[in-house]
Amino acid sequence: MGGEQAPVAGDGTIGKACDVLDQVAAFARPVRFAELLESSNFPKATLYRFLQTLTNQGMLSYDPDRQTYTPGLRLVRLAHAAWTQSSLAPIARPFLDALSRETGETVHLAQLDSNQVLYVDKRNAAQPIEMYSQAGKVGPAYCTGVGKAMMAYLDDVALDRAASQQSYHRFTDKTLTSEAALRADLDLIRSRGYAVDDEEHEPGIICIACPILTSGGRMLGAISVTGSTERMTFNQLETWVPRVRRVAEQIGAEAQAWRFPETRQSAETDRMQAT
Amino acid sequence: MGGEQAPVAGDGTIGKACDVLDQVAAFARPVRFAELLESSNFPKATLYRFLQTLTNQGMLSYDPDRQTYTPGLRLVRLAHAAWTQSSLAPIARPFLDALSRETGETVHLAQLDSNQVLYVDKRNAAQPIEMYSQAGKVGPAYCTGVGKAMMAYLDDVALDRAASQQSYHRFTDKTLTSEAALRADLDLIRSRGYAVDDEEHEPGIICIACPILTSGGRMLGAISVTGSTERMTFNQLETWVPRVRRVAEQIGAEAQAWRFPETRQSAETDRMQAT
DNA sequence: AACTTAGTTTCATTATTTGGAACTTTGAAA
DNA sequence: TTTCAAAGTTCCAAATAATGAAACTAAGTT
Repeated sequence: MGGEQAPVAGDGTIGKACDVLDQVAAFARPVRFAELLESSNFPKATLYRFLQTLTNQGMLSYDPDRQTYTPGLRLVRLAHAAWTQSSLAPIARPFLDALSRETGETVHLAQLDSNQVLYVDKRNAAQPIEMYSQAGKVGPAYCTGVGKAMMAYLDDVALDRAASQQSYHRFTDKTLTSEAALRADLDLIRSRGYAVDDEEHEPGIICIACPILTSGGRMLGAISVTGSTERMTFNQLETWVPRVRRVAEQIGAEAQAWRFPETRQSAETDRMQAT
Repeated sequence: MGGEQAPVAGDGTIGKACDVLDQVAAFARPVRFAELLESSNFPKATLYRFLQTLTNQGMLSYDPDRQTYTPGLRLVRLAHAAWTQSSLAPIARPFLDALSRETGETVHLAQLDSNQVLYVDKRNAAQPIEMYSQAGKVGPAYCTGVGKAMMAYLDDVALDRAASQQSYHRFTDKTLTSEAALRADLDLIRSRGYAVDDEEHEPGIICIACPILTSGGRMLGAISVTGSTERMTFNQLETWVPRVRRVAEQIGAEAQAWRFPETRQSAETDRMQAT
């Protein structure tokens, strides 16, 4: 099952349509037809029809005055379902609240999507805004606490693929810029049970992160507590590790209770005889 | 009413794929292949391939242990872009904050999606009352303040379609349950410039709402202030109408200012005509 | 008015989707 | 264990939808 190498752009019409959605989203601003035509490999007419169809479906939004496309509101509706059903956010919410209150620091809940870190919930040190505007942001996996915490607990096949797909861009002089260096850190993470980000992504930003696992060892996501070097040392931040780990375990246990419990004896009760 | 399908039918492969996404989302829980097969009109093999492709694309998430599908996290990523770029939420945020602070009541920002109300942002009341809404959630248009405020300012063609697509389900004994009754209320809304929801959707919940319009009269969305009959009368709530209308106008003006500057040349050189 | 660029439509060709049916796996009953 | 029905997966010829070069229209520029 699922042993293929084609990264993207496969999957026929649907795959192409998803590519177009990504393209539009990547611009992060209203985008004209000509701009999309340039940034994609699709012929004019083909791209045009994709945009028409996706707009018609509400997956894209079109501004007739400006002649620009943006991702459509239907995605917001669908994502609400995704966030509710398929993310850890609803389960983790009370735990994040508590952790944020106790530490007074920024708390993140993340999951892996296409081998990138997808933040699905967040508590700010300053503002307790609970909107999911923050959710949906993506970041690199190889140089963030949550990213490394998650990668460390992938199975071999998934890890190979994930590790090979990282960009290893040097954000700071502490960024791990090779697969070998990353894998060494992942070994360390597994041995001590938590990950650290010591200014590997942003200067002055440090963080500790723990994976969220099922009892069977399947990796579901990660949580982190982030601090700034201006306000605290790494050792101070690490005092929160036991607490974070405990919260991660609690979320994992809750997730297992909610998502994995098999209640399959529902409709099987009355079985009539059919010959 | 059973959640049967009333999809937009056509649009080829992409439209069908979107239908499948909606179907999965509609279950609001992890769903098995056989359940989807039953609730859709697709042949087995066709549905199977759609699910495979969509899962492969991250638009759906598949749990191999339980053999269930849920909407995928890629939607969350895409929706973040949609929410940021194509909703009024980023523009309206400071205004909602102010309105929420001033009134102390629940404030909603909504837009239309497939002739349903899509809530794109929300501020809770100081004393939160029990209510059904959240960003990304959808609700009926014909019996909510924001819904009627928006419908009242649709153009004739769009209104005809929207009005005919409402379910007119009777939620309370005050719900408008016919297109004629709705249209009469819409006329009233247009004449006074704001909509009310007098316990038409939920008993004890009342609300006033104003449309957000461009200077050209295009309807972009609506905002509302909601209260509870236990804590206030309708007349008390209506004292906020001028304030809400003013905020809606401000958001409309901001939206117009924000949507335009994406072509520097025409935005700066074409200053000849005042609006 | 002529020209340039951006966006839209057409249509014969080609590639993809389609779905009935056969096949394999699963899980539970005999 | 063996048997069986249901659930899930694969196959392939026919049907259909996607394709994209080119022609066309609209909008803006010289």
